[in-house]
Amino acid sequence: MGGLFEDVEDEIYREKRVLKEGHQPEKILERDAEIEEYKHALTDALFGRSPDNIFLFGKAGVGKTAVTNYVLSELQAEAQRRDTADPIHVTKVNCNNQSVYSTVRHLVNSLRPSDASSFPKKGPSTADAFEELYARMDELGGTHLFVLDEIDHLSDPDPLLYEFPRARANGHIDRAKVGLIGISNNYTFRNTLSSKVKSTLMEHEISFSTYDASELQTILSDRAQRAFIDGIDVETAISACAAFAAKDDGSARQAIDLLREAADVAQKNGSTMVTADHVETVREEVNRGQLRDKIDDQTLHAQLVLEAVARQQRADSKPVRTTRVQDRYEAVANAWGYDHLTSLKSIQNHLDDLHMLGFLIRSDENKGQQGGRSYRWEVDMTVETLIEAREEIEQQTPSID
DNA sequence: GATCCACAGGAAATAGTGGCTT
DNA sequence: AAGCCACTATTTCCTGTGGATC
Repeated sequence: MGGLFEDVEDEIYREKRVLKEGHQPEKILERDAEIEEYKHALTDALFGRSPDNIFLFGKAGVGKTAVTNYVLSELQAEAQRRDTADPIHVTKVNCNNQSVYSTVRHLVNSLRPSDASSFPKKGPSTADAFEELYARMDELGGTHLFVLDEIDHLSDPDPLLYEFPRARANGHIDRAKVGLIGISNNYTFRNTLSSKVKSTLMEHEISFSTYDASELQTILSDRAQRAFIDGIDVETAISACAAFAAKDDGSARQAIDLLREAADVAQKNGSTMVTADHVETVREEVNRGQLRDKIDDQTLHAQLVLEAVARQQRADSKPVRTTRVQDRYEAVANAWGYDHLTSLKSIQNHLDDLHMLGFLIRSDENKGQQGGRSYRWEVDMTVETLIEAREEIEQQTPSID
């Protein structure tokens, strides 16, 4: 009598994890120019000078994080090799949904010895947190590189971005040196910063372009070589994934997701060949999943506003003005059984946010006395897919606690 | 050129949450 | 327990806009 899983073998994978989210490749392909620029910006750190601040822009899945990890670990390795150099401390924070205070707190905790208690979540003022951070930095000495990932999610980042580059000049720190590395996938974020911050902080702007099909092909081939056992034919699937992802959003993440899911389907069918057909069958599901995750990250009312735009746009088959969004939003909220927000301004706030995040396209309209000035909104994606994604989200979260 | 529409956009107030210090 | 403090989301209140119309 065999066990349930007895006949299951991993027929096609050698190392599936290289196709999974969060895998850090040991070599970075197709980003040579960016790496070179990065390296150049950081060389000061090796010679005990204050490093330049760096800002990285580029859409999700174009290698910002992977390149950062790679370059910084190389930098640290090199600093160790030359023991004349100051120690280099790298600290990473994800600013997603965080405030300046909690970001600073996170940095403080990272610099504290591991046995020390962590800095209070609430209570001290932001200035207290900064003070503590400066003390820690000085204590450790050397050069501190702070990586602020998703920095555009920070509400009111100006104080943070203004404080740091000046910490030394203002005498807050004495021994230590600081460099900031900001990462953002939001190009408009750049314009929301005050000009004084821009000039000091963006000493180096490295912009990551999206991958084209041939670049994606290179990356996928490399991953596939390690992910699959010999004798598995993935060539046609790779071309299909590369072509599709290049046309869609140029992200390596998407291309890799596609390949992985397609390979899973092939495996299930007992095939040793992953084909373009397999890619085709998973394409819609992968897309929908990615969109659903992005939407699910938004707050409830932001989601409802987005859904309202989509539904009204479907009904009118044209971009929707703000007040019509509001009406539809109230209906949508009621339909799902939620209380709705009452002010037009709230809707405007959410629409603005959604626009900044790339969910919505905005256009101006001004009909003078016959209608005044207003914005028109439309979703930057397929209306149907969006509505379906929203319905799925509602179904998987029947209650909110 | 003044006026007017229908909002946009910014500042500040308010409400609610949660946690610290004393 | 009282008094702070910070954060978020929302609302209130205000001034500003740009083009069509008078």
